[in-house]
Amino acid sequence: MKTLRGPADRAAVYCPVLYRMPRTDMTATTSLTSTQIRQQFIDFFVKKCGHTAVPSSPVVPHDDPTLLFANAGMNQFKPYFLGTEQPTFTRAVDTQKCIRAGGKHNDLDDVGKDTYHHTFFEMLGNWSFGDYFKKEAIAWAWELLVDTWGIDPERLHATYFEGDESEGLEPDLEAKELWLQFLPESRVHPGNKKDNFWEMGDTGPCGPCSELHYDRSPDKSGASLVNADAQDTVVEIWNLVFIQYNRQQSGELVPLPAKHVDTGMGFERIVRVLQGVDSNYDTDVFGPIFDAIQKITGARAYQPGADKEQLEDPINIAYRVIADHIRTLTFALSDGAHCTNEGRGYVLRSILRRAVRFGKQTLGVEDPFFYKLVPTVAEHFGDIFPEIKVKQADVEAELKEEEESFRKTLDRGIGLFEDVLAGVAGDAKRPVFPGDEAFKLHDTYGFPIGLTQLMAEERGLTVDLEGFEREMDAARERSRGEGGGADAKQSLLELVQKGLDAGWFAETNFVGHDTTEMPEQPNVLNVFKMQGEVYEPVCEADVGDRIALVFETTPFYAEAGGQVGDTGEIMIRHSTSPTGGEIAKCCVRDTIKIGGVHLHIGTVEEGKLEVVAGNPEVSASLHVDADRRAAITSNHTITHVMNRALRDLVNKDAMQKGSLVDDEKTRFDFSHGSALTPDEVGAVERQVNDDIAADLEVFADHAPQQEALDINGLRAVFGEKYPPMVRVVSVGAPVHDLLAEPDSDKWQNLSIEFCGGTHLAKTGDAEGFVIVSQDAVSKGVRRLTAITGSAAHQATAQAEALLHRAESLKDAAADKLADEIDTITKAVAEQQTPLVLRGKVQSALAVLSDKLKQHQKAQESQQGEAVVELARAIADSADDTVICVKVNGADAKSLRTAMDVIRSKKPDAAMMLAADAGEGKVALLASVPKDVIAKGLKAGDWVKHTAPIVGGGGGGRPDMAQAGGKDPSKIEEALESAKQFAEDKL
RNA sequence: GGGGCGUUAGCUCAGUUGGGAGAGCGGCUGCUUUGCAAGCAGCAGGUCAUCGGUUCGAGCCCGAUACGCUCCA
Repeated sequence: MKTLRGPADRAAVYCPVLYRMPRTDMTATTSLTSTQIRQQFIDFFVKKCGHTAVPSSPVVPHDDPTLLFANAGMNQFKPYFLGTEQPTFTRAVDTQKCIRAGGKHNDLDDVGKDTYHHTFFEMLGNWSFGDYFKKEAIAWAWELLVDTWGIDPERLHATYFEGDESEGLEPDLEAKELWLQFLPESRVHPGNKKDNFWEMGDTGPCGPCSELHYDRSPDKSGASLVNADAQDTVVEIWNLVFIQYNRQQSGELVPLPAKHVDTGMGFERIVRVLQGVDSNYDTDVFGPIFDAIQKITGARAYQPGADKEQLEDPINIAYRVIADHIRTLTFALSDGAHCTNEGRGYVLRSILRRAVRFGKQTLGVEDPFFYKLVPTVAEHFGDIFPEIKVKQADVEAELKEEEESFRKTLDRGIGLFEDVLAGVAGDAKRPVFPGDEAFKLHDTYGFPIGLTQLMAEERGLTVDLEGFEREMDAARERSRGEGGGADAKQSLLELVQKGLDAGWFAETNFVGHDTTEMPEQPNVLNVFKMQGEVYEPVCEADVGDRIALVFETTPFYAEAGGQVGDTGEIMIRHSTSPTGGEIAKCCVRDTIKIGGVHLHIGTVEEGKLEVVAGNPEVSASLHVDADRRAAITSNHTITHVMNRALRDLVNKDAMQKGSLVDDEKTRFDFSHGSALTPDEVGAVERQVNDDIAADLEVFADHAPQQEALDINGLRAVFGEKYPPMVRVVSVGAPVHDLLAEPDSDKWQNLSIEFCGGTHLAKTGDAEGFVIVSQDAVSKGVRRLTAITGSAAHQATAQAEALLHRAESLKDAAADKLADEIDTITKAVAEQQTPLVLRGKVQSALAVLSDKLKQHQKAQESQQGEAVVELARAIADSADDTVICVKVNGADAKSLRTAMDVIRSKKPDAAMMLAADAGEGKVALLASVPKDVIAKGLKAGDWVKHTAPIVGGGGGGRPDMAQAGGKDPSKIEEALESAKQFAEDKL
């Protein structure tokens, strides 16, 4: 058996920072720890022909919204396979963090039931990007398994692709032959498209694959179980994919320019095989987590093994579920995901809830416990994946909060369950909990159906599951949305890919840093036109057509790094056109960039585009909307200056979390635990305005990434991938000075960023700066929105005017206040108001509205007293049976007070009170004592008779009714009629 | 992306043919009593999320928006 030597022997390309686990030379296969196994895999390929060890990409793919989680090792290498990006190495080895939950591959419901399903796992892989192919991949796989790890070759089976006629694909006899060098024919099996043709998704790189299976059967009789999905007996341990096609959206398979190797070995599986245990969960990958669960929950110990008894034991299941799920949550949250109510965040939330449910139901844990497992995961995996140690405290806090909130949801659900039960219990001898109610608990209140069933069983009820499913199907049907939108972008992506491959065009030459105008000149042109939902290449387009144009050279900036794409106009001319000149005018509404190619998106405004791509007789002049660009540029440069000011004055660790720079504003998200105080906002504003006043020169230059990274004070966005040559934008110091003395403290307080955006020549060109709003984007992330230039001055002037207006109202008469306060409040809300001034205006308004309120109260009570006086007088002089009277000075509200007063003096009288409520409105109020109602006079009828006379209507209860009207001049007439109506009834 | 539910006092929430904005806890004042979440009396506190519509009249009905919860993709 070969052994690997110590670290000193590692190949030069090996990057020791990434994998710093100590390695001990192995003596026997069974004594290897999982950490050693992972390390040996990497060392094998690093040592073997110079593979580069690459860190795992984040398990949460922030730049690919179509993918919920990294679910295969190849995710981060996809651009290399497609040829859209060039790797700096042709061979790589890594262990990739993967999550399979939600989406198409959803293993969530299986986790816990068996020995090998996980929502989180590691995928070990070795990679060739247009370098070695089948021969080497197969030979090395064999060497590692058999020679290095000492696996019994008689237990190994290989598979190869048998071909597929419908796709026109031949059997992969090359792979078969290669395997036959190591294995007898009886252990080399053909496999169909499902098992042996690997595709990542509906589109993208793909190809035939060859798998290695390990036969665990005692007598090595597992041949028939290869590809039979009997993972306990014959374990699929390694999948070697030979990537040679790209699957188009049309379904067509297009051969790739270069052939690649993509292998995947499930880490947890190989550990199980090498450690010789019956279950992935019996390895030391999970052991420490089980120990922690036992310690924290006080449950009895986990029972290892793969017998039916151990697999089905509820407590064992709970252990496996919780251990799997804490890994998933810890890794996902460490990579920046959050528990939310949609998309991947929702998947994570469901996983957390599943774990908590097992903890609560099966292990009987009554307080939040899940987060307490994070330290164990961090301790166990933190050396290989340092991010989980960095984020440990945040992850714990979020998990704790989530579990608390879920426990609240459960408590609410239990209450609702009881309510339903109270309505059902007496209904039948064998009571059934209604399916629609169970569904409502699930759908609206998030109360799991499993819990409903459990609680129902405890009370001797059954749940109508069929009804539940019916409702579920109906809901699914309802929520089936229209879709679309993503198709257009996808089609552009494929067109660009195809265009690059076919040489229609290359990466666009962007000249917009220096100019916004490009005069008429020959410029290779391609036209894509929106046909239905997707773009297609065309040679002509008419007025109104939605198009995307590609040029060799352009001044249009394409959306990137938070800066929006340019808009503008494009004129196309054709030297052979009958008029000898302009043939079309296009309006550009947005510019986007795919694989370095700028796409000018817009419509044909005039003329007709008739173009053969690359025709030298065609010329184009491109005009960026320069005013808009100038505003964007100003906002972008000031974003950099503000970023630095935030670090200096608010939080030195503030990290940029995203930004949006357009012509109206800059919106900047950054990590910071709490809201900025008004003082902090003011300080940042002053600092930025000082920098504008200092009129600092802005420098931009390209530099090698490695050198630039050393500059003291440099900000790079975390998680962003940068090319070998980066553009450095520096405010206040020339880039070559920075590179000459990277360590100097002089740069510490400058704004230095990697950025491809457009920038001002001098900060003074921004003219001014104010922060107009602050929000919380998510936990720990704040958002500031700011404006620059004349917009900033205008906003300040307007806000100051409003402040003066508010302050001048200090001594104003109270009756004028209401309208003024309303006007100012609305103005502040509608226009962009500097945050600092907004606070001042609002506090001035608060004082005013307080005063107004006092005044209104006083007025009301004064009016109330007057009405009470009047009512007493009315009562004293009134009739005992029917009172119909107008109460002067009363309104709808005080009329009720009057009624109470009169009724206390004349309890037996039916009464109709009327008032002129102002603004041409009449209020009527009727009250009828019980014994009078018995005689046939109902208050509701009474007002219905009376109200139309004053031009209104009304209604109410027999004892009390209310009405309104619009004609105060008819009040007397109405009361007369009311009296008549009442007396007729009595 | 599409459904369901919610938003009422500082907090937890009631509020049905559309016709008096409420309870409990908390706060304040006073009394009583000296202890354990005390008792009694009183008071303050609300643009019923926002905007629009229907109506004589909207917390309640209709539409839009915002925010939250929740399910599905």
